[in-house]
Order: sequence, then C-alpha cells, then structure tokens
Amino acid sequence: MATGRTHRPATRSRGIPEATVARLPLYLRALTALSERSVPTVSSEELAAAAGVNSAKLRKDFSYLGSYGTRGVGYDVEYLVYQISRELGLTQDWPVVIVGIGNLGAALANYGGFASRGFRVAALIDADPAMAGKPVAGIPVQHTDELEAIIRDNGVSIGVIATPAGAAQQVCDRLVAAGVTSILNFAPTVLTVPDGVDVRKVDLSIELQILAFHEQRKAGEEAAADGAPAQAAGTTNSAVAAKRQDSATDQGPDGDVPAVMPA
Amino acid sequence: MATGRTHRPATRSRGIPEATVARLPLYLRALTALSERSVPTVSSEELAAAAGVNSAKLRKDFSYLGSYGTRGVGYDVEYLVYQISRELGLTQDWPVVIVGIGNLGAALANYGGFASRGFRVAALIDADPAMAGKPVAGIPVQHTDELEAIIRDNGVSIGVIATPAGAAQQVCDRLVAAGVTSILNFAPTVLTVPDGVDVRKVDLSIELQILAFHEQRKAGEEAAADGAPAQAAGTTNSAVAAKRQDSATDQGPDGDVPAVMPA
DNA sequence: CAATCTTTGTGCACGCGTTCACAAAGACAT
DNA sequence: ATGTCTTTGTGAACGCGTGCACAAAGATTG
Repeated sequence: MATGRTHRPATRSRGIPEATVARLPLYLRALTALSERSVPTVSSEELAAAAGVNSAKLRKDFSYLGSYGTRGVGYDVEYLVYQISRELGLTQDWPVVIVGIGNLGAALANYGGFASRGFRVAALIDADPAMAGKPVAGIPVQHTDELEAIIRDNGVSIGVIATPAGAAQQVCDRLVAAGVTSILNFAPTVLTVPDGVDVRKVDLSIELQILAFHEQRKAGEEAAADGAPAQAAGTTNSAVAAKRQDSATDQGPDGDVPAVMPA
Repeated sequence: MATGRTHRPATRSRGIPEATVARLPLYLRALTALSERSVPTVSSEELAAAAGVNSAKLRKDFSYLGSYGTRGVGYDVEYLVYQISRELGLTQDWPVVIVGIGNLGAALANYGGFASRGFRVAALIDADPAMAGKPVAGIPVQHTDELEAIIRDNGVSIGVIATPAGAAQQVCDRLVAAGVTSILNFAPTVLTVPDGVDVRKVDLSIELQILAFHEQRKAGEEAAADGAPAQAAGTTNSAVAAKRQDSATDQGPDGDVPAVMPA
C-alpha cells in the first residue's frame, strides 16, 4: 500500500490511529517514571514492558509520531517525553470544570492527576444551593447558574460530568452550548451531542459487569471437567457465591446519596 | 482487555466476542429503563438508538446469544433483560471488596450501581489503622490485615483497587493470592497478574489526555492557515464551532477506561 | 575500515469488529 | 389463503489493529 497519497497525510496529528492515541498516555507515564530516575535512554523492549504492551506495537506507535529513536541504542527519554506531551497537547494548560460535586465529583476534584499533567480545575459546579461556597479540594463550589459565565471567562473546552444520570444530558447541553467541545462523562447515560464534540464515558457499573461475565465463564469451565475444585490457574478459588448470609435486609448502600448513580 | 494473549479454544459453543460482551451492559441498561416503563417489545432500531449504537451491530450482538427476537415485531423486553442478565452472570450475587478507602474508594462504596445489579460490597479495606471501624456508606472499614480472611470467608472473587499507585501491585498480589480472579484497577499503574486473572483498568488521567489530544487537533484545524497558537486561559473560546464532520468521534472501543488516583 | 552486534522502523499477513444489504420469517390485512 | 409489510438474522466485504519477521541504520569493537 502506497504509504503516501491521498489516504495518509502521515506524521501529522491527522494520521495517528485512535488506538495509538489511547496508548500514548500510557507510554508517557512510563517515560515520566524513567525520567525521574534519570534514565537517559530506553529500548522499545524495556519501555514496552513497563507500559504493559508488545514492543512491536510500541515501535509502530512511535513511528506514527516520527523517527525519534536511534537504532542500536533506543529512545531518548527526555526527548520522547516532550514529543508525546506535545502530541497530546499537554504542553498547554487545559482548564477543566467538574459538574456534580457529590462523592465522585469530590474525589475527582482531589485527584492529583489533574494538575500533574496540563490540566487545571477551573471550577466545581453543583446544582445544590447548599453546596455553593463550600470549599472542596480548596476550591469553592459554585452554583449551576454560573456555568455559562465560568466557561466563557476561563476559556474552558473540557467538561467533566459527575451528576446523577437524570441531570447529565441537560448539563451536557448547557456545557456544549457554552462552548465546551470535549466531555468526560461519569453518569451512566448515553449522551447526545452535536458533531464536533467528543464524548468519552467512564462507567463503573459496566466494567464490573464485564468482569462478572468472565468470572462466570471461569466458574463454568471449572465445572466442565468435574465438580472438583481443580483449577489450572493455581490459586484455590473458593466456591463462588457460596455463602449467602441472609440477604433479606440489605443494609443497602443503596438508599444513600451517591454521587454516582444507579445503573 | 487485560492479560492479553490467552487463547481459549476451549469449550466454545459460546463464543461471544469481547466487543459484544462490552456492549451487553449498555443494552441491559436501556432495556431496564424500557421495562420500568412497561414497554413490552422493542425493535432493534429503537433499542440501538437508546443504547447509542448501530442497529445492525445490535442485531449481530444479540445473534451471538441466540435468536431471541421475532421478525416483524422486535424483541420482548422482559425476556431479553433476563437473557442478558443471565449471560453476564448477574443473576447471582457477586461479593466485592474495595481496597483503599480514600475519596475515590468512598465514592465507589456509595455507588448505587453496585447493589442495583448483582454486586454487593462485602467489605471496605484500608491500610490506615485510623480508618478501621469507621463506617463508610454504612459499612465499617476494615484493616488490610483482614484482607485474606474476608476474601475467604465471603467467597469474594472480584476486587476493586482504589489505592495510591505505589500500593496497587502489592494489594493486587495479596488479592490474587487470596483467591480473587477479577480485578478492577483504579490506580494508575500497570498491574502484573498470573494467567487466569482478569484485570480491567479505569484511568481518569488517560481519558483526559485523550480528550486533550482531540481538543488540540480541533483547535489546530481551525487555525489552519496562520500559525496562531491555541489560546491559553484567555477569554473568548466560543469560536469552537468547528464543523468538521470528522466522525472519529466518541468513545473508542471500550477496551479501556479511565482511572483515578494521583499520578 | 571492516566486521559484528544491537535495536529500530516497517512490509506483510492475519484476525477481529463493523457495516451493508438482503433473503427469510413472521405479523397483519384482505 | 394470499399478499403485503415489517423486522430479524446473517453472508460477505471492508477496514483497523496486532504481531511477526527482517532489512536497514547506527553503535561498537578490533
């Protein structure tokens, strides 16, 4: 396949596969750790191991950014940190607003990972008037009414939604109308946005359900051989759901006022 | 996914693609909503719209479960809810332990989505002795020393790690040694686990970085002609109209999700 | 300067996932 | 029954991502 031509403007931010973009932060984290230990260079093999990926994949990923390695030696850590940071747009400051300051919103506000990479919490917003002014992670919570002004005044283009599911779409619409073009959604709802707006979702419930599927499958395979607890993986996995300690009255963490919401 | 290369040619009459499994919870949620509104049947078109996917994809997904639809009519909501729940293993009770009761751990403990689907928080565990006994979401926090006993006594096979990155691998090792075979990791670290153990990670920092990448790309396209760099914490940002029809869009494959924790 | 060793960059093949498009299946009306 | 209409289930084509395997590039040694 002719690498150039109409299909791939190569090496420009355009031609980077989505799968590669998703891994760049992973490499960046590993590289940062190496940088802090003053390691000058790494081979694709070493870095791949640290990032938990295949070395060939890593090399191909880097090849989309350009040829930053030296054959026979490896990659210059500092240089690579810079290149990836630049490619990801982390050399600039990204103001972010978090909407919905419940348990989860508060956890996010306290998240150290924000500041450590180009992100800055510009504001915390909640619909509850009682929350207004109350400081969370050192930042006073502001009322939803201020949303549009905050976004405009700070040039915010990234919003985080940590509200209950019922409020998510409404909040999303307001964010978008105010100029936000990237949204990280923690509410268990499908958000509808106009073209040009990116949405990424984080759904705890879904992740657990996927794990449950595989867990069930494992348990099922075990039974295939016979009813014995025999298991290849090595660990003695006790009976699944064996103990059912009277579930009549769930002291439900359910009726609480979660920041995240029910599925 | 995690723990990659394990090929399971095993008993595969039930070869449901990973991508499909990842979407089943999405369908289940949409179906549950319909069920609560007492809607008897849905067409693939309607359900697909509600779940935010392509209808052909949805039909193919369901085809892996069997033929549960009626041509000319659609799918029976209740029946489908049951089938998917069973397939995902949600008809049984999954005891879960959450390790690391910081801001995030507390948010997770309060998460309503746990109890609403076959998951039950069996215990909250933290390394800080000062936390011991303190109730979070109505459940008393227990010390790390109890970890092994708790897992064995409750037949826990799913663990959630919400500790700082530095402690994650250690906690992971103990969980696995005690019999846990599925882990949901919120710590920004690559976990190493033996074969047979599933790990899914949620990394907030990574999700934000991916958004930043696309955000930068949008800004770059806008100012295509002149080399004007993107705006910093300036004021006017509303010019983000970017009508780029580019549909690279939305959440990519749900293989990975973001996490929380200090970087 | 030549030989050797190391590690990158990538052509290629393969498999998974997505999407189209349509025949088959059933509901419904006449 | 027969015909029409709706919607499923799926064959097939296509595109993306992954991983192998190797030639090319540079370091290193004698």
